[in-house]
Amino acid sequence: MDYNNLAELLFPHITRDPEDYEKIYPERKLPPGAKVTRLGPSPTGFIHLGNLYGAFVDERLAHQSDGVFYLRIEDTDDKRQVEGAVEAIISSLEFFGVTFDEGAALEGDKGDYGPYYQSQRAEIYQTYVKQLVQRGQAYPCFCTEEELTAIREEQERLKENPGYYGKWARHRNLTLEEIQNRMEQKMPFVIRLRSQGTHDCPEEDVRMISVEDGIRGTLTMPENDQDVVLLKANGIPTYHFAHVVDDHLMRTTHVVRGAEWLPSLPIHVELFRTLGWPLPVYCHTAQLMKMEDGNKRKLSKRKDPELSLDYYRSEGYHPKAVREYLLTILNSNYEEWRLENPDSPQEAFDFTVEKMSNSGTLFDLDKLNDISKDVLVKIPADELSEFLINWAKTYRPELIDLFAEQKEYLIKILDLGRQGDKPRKDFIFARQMFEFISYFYDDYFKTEDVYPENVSDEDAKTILSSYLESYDHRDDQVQWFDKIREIASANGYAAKPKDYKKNPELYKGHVGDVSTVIRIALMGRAMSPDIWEIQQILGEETTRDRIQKRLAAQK
RNA sequence: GGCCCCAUGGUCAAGCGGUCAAGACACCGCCCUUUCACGGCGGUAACCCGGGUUCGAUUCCCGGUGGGGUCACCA
Repeated sequence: MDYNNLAELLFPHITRDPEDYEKIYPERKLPPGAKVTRLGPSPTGFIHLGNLYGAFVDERLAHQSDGVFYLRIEDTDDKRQVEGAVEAIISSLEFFGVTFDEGAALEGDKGDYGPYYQSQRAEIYQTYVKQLVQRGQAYPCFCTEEELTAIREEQERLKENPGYYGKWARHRNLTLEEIQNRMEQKMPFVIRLRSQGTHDCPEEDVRMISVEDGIRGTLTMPENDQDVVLLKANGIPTYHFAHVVDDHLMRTTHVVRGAEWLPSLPIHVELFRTLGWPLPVYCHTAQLMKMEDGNKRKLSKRKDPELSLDYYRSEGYHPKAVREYLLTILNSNYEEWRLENPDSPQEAFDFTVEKMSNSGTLFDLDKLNDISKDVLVKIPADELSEFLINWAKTYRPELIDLFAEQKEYLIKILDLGRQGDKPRKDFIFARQMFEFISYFYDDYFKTEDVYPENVSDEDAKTILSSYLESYDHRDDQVQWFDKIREIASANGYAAKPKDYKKNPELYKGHVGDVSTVIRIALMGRAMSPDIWEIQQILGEETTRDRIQKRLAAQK
């Protein structure tokens, strides 16, 4: 059969040569060792932690090597388009500190290797498919969905491998006339690869391929034998073909993707070879897992909405904290490095694919929270206040006035107990932060705890009225506490906890119980930072007011 | 089911032929302390099983088992 005729029949509108594109997209001029990476999300608008995890790898590899990190939108599936998804992806990633040098962007594509939307690259793909047809390496297939299903069922019945290959590839050798006939009848068709892989042979004769994975080392697997679809009936390529053409033409050096792509690697290898192009370095990352019913499983977009990036945004996790956490699970030596370099920026860490884990990592919220505490404690209070206000803008608008109108007040609150060698690490994420400091705001002040058991209501009253009587807002911390001790002694509570521990029978309790009573009156809870410091922020009026109200409520 | 990947405490993980098998989170105890946190000290807890190779296997090989992934005109 004359493949040139076939190619013309199939693609009369394609006039360019592959060589033209090689010229349009020349090799990049970059310093030696520079890596070119990319993120290729499909625009469903849903990004989860796993995507961010992978994006970090891309970002680090590129930027650590003075390379290029670009964004390519893989919108080859028209059923998966979601309005505004690209904007959501970009802004979401930007929030977490992932920025692109090139590719799809809010203000339009940037860079010389575009277009960066696969849906706009149809001609490019078709040019290469046309070439493959000319060489007899691809062919049209008119099989309907029903026929394909029938083939699969037959294969299942015979316990043979499913798929379109070898003897099952029934349109592999149609004659030109047969093809012409079907085209005249307007039968829809796809273009398939004519795979050169071995099949229908004894197991030991199957040829193997081996690929050096950046993370996993040498991978060995049977070569591809499937006549995979290259171009769908609508003329748009499948992922496999788009990946190979784009990553070649965009001069990607490192393809970072999840391990779920491992099984299709042979397809990509065959495509690269057939097209005569060098393989990029594949880096197959471990999947982020989730524990369910005692078993790990891959994070799923549909089932795990709480792992969407939006979840962390709405809870108010700081982007730095999320990055820090991801970095610790991404590179096993990161935590150690962080211990030794507590104040270095994250970018100073030398990220390597070799140190990446290749088994599935369970997402650990406890760990994220712990890391978040360490990260937040290093952020100055004024910056933290900005963060909190920004968070409130989107997620708690009713709080904005509260925060923004008294910003100095907020900063003081956030700075409470955070100086010195052993700063408090109370803050984890914005929602929790507000919960923690809510008693500073009258509208959100509420009494949650009750007095200690060993303090009678009578004593509590006495303690509070004595406190109110002796209260002097100008007292320093020592003076203030001496007064508390006096109140304790006067009412039968040990002034020093140690005395109480030695002779518990001599006292009703100790000074800690007394201050707890005051805490509950002032803060509504038994746990809080230093009372004196809080009072200084609250101001004399509010302090007296709360004690008085508590006293009144008890009558 | 075929193919592929993975396998060290509850979790994340160092290890890369000889170690009392690091460390972090979580948990427990003690100390510090006016509460809580922070901090300090200490503790419980692991090499999936079976064969090899070797003087010696957590480490190398093979086979099981277990877990995960994937088998689309989705990515």
